[in-house]
Amino acid sequence: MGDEIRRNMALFSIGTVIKLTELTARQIRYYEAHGLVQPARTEGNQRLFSFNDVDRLLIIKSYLEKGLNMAGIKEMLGLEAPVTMDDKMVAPVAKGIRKDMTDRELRQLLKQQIMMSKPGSSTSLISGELSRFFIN
DNA sequence: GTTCTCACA
DNA sequence: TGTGAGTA
Repeated sequence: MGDEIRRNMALFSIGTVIKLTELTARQIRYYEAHGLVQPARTEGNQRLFSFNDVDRLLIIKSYLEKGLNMAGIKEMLGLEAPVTMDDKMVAPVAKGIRKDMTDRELRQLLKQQIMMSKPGSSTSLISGELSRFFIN
């Protein structure tokens, strides 16, 4: 339960998410416009991404690298997409990959960011922000 | 300096 | 998707 709070709590700026996911701000905003992620907003209307959003973005990225298009990604995330015959065979596999790989990939990726970040650099902030998720 | 929206190449 | 304009 507490874990769910953390995943929905941590709020990252789009800049942080860019470094974490290696996606461009354009892409991130584009995916948001398509409902792939629903980041919160600050009073200044700036996006605040939760751990779930970053996770979702990484999933999207992995699908993108597998050659899926927006429509395919939307289906994978269960946003739209009436499940077709072909999807019935692919979807379960994709979901299996998501649970096994993504969690590991995300943790590994974030861990890398923390390990590679140097004090004083712009990434040191990320270390401080993310470190707490590994000190549990 | 960073992010936001919108528009155009 | 990228990039520039004009803001907040």
